[in-house]
Amino acid sequence: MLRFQNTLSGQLEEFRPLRAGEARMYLCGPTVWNFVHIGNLRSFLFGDILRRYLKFKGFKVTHVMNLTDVDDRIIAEAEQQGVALDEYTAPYIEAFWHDFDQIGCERPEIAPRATHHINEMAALIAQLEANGHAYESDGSIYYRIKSFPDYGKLSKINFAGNIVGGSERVDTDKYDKEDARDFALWKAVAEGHGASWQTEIGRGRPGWHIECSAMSMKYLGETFDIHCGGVDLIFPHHENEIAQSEGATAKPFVNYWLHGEHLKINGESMSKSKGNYYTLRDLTAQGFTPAAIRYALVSAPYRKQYNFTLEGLRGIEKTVAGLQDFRRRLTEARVEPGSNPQLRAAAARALEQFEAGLDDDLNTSVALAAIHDLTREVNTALADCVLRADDQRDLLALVARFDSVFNIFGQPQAELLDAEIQTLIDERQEARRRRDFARADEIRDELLARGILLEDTRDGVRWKRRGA
RNA sequence: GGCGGCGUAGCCAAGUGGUAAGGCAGAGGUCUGCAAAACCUUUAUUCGUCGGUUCGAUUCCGACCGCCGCCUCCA
Repeated sequence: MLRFQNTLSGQLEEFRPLRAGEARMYLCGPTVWNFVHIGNLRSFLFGDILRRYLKFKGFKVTHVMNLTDVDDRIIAEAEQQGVALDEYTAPYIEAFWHDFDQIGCERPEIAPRATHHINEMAALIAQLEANGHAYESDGSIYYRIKSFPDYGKLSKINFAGNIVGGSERVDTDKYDKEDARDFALWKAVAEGHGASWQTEIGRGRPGWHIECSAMSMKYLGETFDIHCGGVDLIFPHHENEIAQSEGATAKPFVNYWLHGEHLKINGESMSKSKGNYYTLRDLTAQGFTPAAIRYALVSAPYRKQYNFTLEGLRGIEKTVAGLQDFRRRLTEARVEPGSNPQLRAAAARALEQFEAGLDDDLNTSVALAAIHDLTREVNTALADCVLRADDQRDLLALVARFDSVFNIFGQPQAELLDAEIQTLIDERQEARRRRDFARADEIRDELLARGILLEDTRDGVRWKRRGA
């Protein structure tokens, strides 16, 4: 039984989709004006684990992840460089998908762009005006928070006792709003002040929050199952999405809100000024593999902060290499027919623990421990030559099943060595037969210098590429 | 100031009212011509500090210390 801790209720709740067997989820995607950092990546990764596990459980998944390609910063940058908005964002969109693919995420079914849904947003704003939830002021349109009594139900923010009104940080005079808390749905744009669109509600550009309401409801329906994103989006973004969507439709917007915690780096917050700001390409440039980075970012449950360190990542490189070696060893093992009841039991236990972990609000730590427990038992069986053909088949299928969620095992490589290296390996085997170990070790060292690591096994010599 | 999260071995980290998963590193061993890989054994009498509740707390409560986030614009 799959259960989530719903941010809305604060409770652990059984997942009951609106339509049996189907899960519809929305994840707040990147703002495409920069390379995403690994903190953001963790949110996307968590969404990926969620969608993969939903599929593992047999749900048909529709996953929508937006690309925010319009906001003040993007417009200002494009303006400054004298290029069109699309031209400015294109390389960042490409870079984002590159990272997304490289870290092993499945692409969402639908990845709508804000700039392609301006009319949908305008229509939603018009509906809010008709319902009395929005008002115009100086050509801009604001959401009237007073009109939505549920405002604050997600973030549980107490507006009475906090800093609002008591700080110079809120300059209410700057806006023609009825209430300092009201937020912009639509911003009037004066001629020559950057990108704007002509719509049924006038010329301007959308506020930030409206895109997610408009696009999620367009593709998933007025009520859908799961909405996720980073914790930093709870307020105001998701709170405002609820106000917009429920204000417009008078129906529940989302049934399960799931929020992923971000990262700490060496126990501190990540920031450019501290020099601990990492993007995926920063790490791969240092020789770290995407699989290890992926493992690191999902190794602690999504709702816990994860303390990312390079030292830890180095260790995880070994962990992941061990898992990948394991799959290869299992694939290549020469086995006799039959089956081993002990391994059958071990596999059943592992699957049970794996599911129990992920069923419990996606406890990835427990699920990964189940995988490690299994690999240890199977490695022992391989060493003792007690693995049989049926076990091999079933265990490979189980590993594939686990990997359909985690995507860290990699595929056994079918790479061929070039003839020269193969000749050296053959020569070394011949030398070993002659017990000319000096020559054999010489060849082994030479190959190592070329990045080929040899292993002598019962079934003959094996090689693998050595990481940088 | 308001709200929320966290503090578990050298490092990362799960977890529970009944005596501490998993990974990395370390130590010893098996295997190997030697390695590598793998496996075995071992590594927290203890879970930030101090109190309280309890037969019993790391787990509940309170205080304190430390760290992270949100409460403002922009997304």
